[in-house]
Amino acid sequence: MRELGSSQPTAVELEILRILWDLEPCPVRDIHARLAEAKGTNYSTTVKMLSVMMQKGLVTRNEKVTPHLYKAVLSRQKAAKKFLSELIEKIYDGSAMSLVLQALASGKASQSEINEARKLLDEMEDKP
Amino acid sequence: MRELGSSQPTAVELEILRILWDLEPCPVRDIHARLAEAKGTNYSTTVKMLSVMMQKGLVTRNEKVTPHLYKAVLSRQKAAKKFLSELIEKIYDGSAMSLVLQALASGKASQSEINEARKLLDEMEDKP
DNA sequence: TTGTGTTAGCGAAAGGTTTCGCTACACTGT
DNA sequence: ACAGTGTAGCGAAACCTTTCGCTAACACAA
Repeated sequence: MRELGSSQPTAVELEILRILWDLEPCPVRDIHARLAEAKGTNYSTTVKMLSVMMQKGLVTRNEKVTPHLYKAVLSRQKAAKKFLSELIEKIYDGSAMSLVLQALASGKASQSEINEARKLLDEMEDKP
Repeated sequence: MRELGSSQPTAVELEILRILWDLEPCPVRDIHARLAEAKGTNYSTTVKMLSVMMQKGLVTRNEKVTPHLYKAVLSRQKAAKKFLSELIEKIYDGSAMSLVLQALASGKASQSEINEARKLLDEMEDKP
């Protein structure tokens, strides 16, 4: 068994998480609708995936109602933060800033976003 | 077959890429030394992994010399950029800046890095 | 009750990744 | 030439992920 919590979600798992972040709490059918649209997979597949993800601790569900309602355990924010620090660790060897610089350089940012980033930089200078 | 170029490298593949980014161009033995240290795997495994990665176009090698010398096809920079945009696409729904802000907020940056980020922001304003 | 549809679950097939044993080949020193 | 050593490759085992067929349980209308 893979070590719990230390593993990125697989491709399909991530796809399901993304759907949940949009719709949760929601029943299998809704998740399936989106998944089938994108990949044409069977309803059983979605159910199974969710049960696997439950076992891995990626999702929970409310069993008091039918149909059961699923939720992602990690919020989009928290998951993003986790992936990000993994990315930083694995690719950038722990330097968060080099990632930031690259993201800034490659991305197109609006004026308000640029201002927001400046404000953040100022704050960082104030309390190091 | 998986669609070429559209897939993240798997766990071991990434581990090998990281080693290559440090040592390339280098022979199997060197890669294996590091891999074995971390995971205790067999020499054959390393060779096989490299051959799989060749087939996927993740690495190349110079066959004119023995032992063959391996190199990653994508530089660390380019790979990082690719992963990053995948991350942005998949988790942040395409907003690079929200990732940047999060990375800034959670990471500790040195003064020189902060300055560098400011400079970059200025440049972005100049040519939007 | 009987039939119809929706929900949940199991087990196994299909497909991908990771591991290694065994084989072969090239080169070096004797 | 021959043993010994380092290098490369193949095919299959072991393992994980993804898919689905089949079955059961349940609710509700005819």
